[in-house]
Amino acid sequence: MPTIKDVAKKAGVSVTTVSRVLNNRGYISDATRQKVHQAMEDLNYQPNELARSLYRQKSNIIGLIVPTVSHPFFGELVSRIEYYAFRAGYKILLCNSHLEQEKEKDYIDMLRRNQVDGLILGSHTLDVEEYVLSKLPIVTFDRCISDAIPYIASDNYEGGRIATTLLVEHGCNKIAHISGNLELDLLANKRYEAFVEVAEENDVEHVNIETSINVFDDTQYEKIIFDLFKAHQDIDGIFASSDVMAAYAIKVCHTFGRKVPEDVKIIGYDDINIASLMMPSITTINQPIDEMGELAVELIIKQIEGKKVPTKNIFPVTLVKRETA
Amino acid sequence: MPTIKDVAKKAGVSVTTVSRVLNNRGYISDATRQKVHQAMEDLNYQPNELARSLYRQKSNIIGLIVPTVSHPFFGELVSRIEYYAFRAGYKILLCNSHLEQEKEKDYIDMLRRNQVDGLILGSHTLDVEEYVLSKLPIVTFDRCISDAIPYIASDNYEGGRIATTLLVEHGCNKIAHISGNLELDLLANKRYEAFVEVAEENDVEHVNIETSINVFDDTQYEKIIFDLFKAHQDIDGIFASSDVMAAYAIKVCHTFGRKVPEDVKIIGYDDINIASLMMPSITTINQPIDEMGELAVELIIKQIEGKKVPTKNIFPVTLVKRETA
DNA sequence: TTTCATATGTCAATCGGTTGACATATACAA
DNA sequence: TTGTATATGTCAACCGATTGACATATGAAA
Repeated sequence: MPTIKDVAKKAGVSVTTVSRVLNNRGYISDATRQKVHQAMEDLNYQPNELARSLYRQKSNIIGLIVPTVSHPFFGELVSRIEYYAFRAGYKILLCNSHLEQEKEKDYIDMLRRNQVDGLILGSHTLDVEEYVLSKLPIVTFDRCISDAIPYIASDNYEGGRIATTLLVEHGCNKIAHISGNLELDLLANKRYEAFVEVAEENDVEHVNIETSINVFDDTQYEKIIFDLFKAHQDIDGIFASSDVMAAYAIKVCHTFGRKVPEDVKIIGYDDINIASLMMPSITTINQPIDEMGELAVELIIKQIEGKKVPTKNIFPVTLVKRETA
Repeated sequence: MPTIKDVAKKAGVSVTTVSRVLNNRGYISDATRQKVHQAMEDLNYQPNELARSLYRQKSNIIGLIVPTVSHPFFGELVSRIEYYAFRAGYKILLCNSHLEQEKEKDYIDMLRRNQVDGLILGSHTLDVEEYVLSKLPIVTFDRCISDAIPYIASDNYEGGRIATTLLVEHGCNKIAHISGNLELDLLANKRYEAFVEVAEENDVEHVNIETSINVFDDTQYEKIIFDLFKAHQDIDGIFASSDVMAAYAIKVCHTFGRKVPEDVKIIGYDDINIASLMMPSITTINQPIDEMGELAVELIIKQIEGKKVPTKNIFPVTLVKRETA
């Protein structure tokens, strides 16, 4: 790898001059600038960002922790975050925590060692102290850690109300909610709260099942939903906390010989690509993934630049009516 | 952020001693080691990897370029790659090229500036020179760039034969293949070759449609497949080059009132999670994503360590029979 | 008593690039 | 002629950690 010295030698100027060209500082004649650029091109020179970051005390790297990008919601979210980050001159160090607390802690330490400028958390097992202690700019998804740490979420409560109301309007008599693990202190739990409230307001029988802490084991989804149906054969409406869960619910309905939407109405959450791809296509609550990713990047960069940002960032949700309800 | 000097001061030893503890070099008494560790803990010290990487000329970062992690195949693959990389002490800088040549070039430059130790390419638009020129350890997926650059692929030809043969055995009379863009010099094109060969060996009428270069625009998939069906109403078998495409094919069949698998047999490729989730569940050719990800990490690390690795790494594929064929 | 393994310290160079202070030189305008 | 904006160079310090050379001190074995 050529260094700035090689460029200086090749261009017949001093290292300082090359640095001035590189950083647009001081006076440089067009001729010199040309020479330096030519030398950089000839050598295929790329400035060593490690050295620059070390000096500048800024790496332009954002650490991104998600449960796993193999889950389509996080795949889509990460894709958008990376897009906007790159556009703003930042790079993404990707971490898949698989919701393991130990691994998440290791990741945070690793990211600190690597001097990331900020942290975006689409994950959520850790206790608060850990984050606070890290003293890094942080943005979280769907989790309110403290007054000081900004978070981004969809309007979970409203989403829950809309979905449950739709089930009620469809005349469902016994509805179920499939939630993530409610022990995790997530804002997504408000979907559950709304579900219960709307059900009770309307005197509709309702049950809830929780997936366990390791939420992204697909085979587990199926089993849990299967058990739900076995225990409650008369369920005729389901509000699933993700489209993936909704898809599994459709599948399980099928194995029980129950037609969707004729016998059972199903509503998902997220509105990921596969929601429209499934057959029947999934009626769902849309989270604006692109905008949420964009804002995450914006909020983290503003914090890095020392600006104040709002703590609470709730995006409106919309009902996307398709075939399952 | 505390530095090694702060630790030294706190522990009442010299910087050299702390460094010796940190790197397990030279003689250190247990007592001193204890003191140093205590100081590091008290200060919540994390060594600055930028500085270490700069000195060591090694960043332990792997650059990973894929079209986009929002595509489930790459989401699953990236998840596995990151898993194995982290386990081996490497970090992943994630890049979504969206198959844009310009962006891919920018990414490669960026990764070089950031001193990545190696490059894993799940993407493929660039001309060869660019890679060779970068002189980095590289592993590619599904693309043979040169004799010197190792690649990983599933046995595309065999997969194509198995899939097409199955369609023929099902008695299909007119079969279609939905491929990616064949102008990209991908090994996946062998699926197409196998498709044509098996069709001709068996005297079965066959057509092919290509998706255009920007492969991951989902709305485009649907339109292309729709047009295919409009042009060839009598198609009764489809071999799609990915499960996502297969899913769209199912959907389009539905809009044309054609039943799957009764009227049209469909076979996908990849065996991503949603293949089993779809209804009907997709019969597909399994690529061992986990093993492929593991090998990618192994091959890149071996190269980083200066070891020789085999160029050609083909994984066997298996037919996963489900409901669509 | 000598010798040597153990234990720790000081010092300076290095990784690659940035920056401020300061010197010097040219050209043009006042 | 003087002053000043432009242009470039030299030099050293710095970012945080690593390392080799070398000094020094202690305790135990020979």
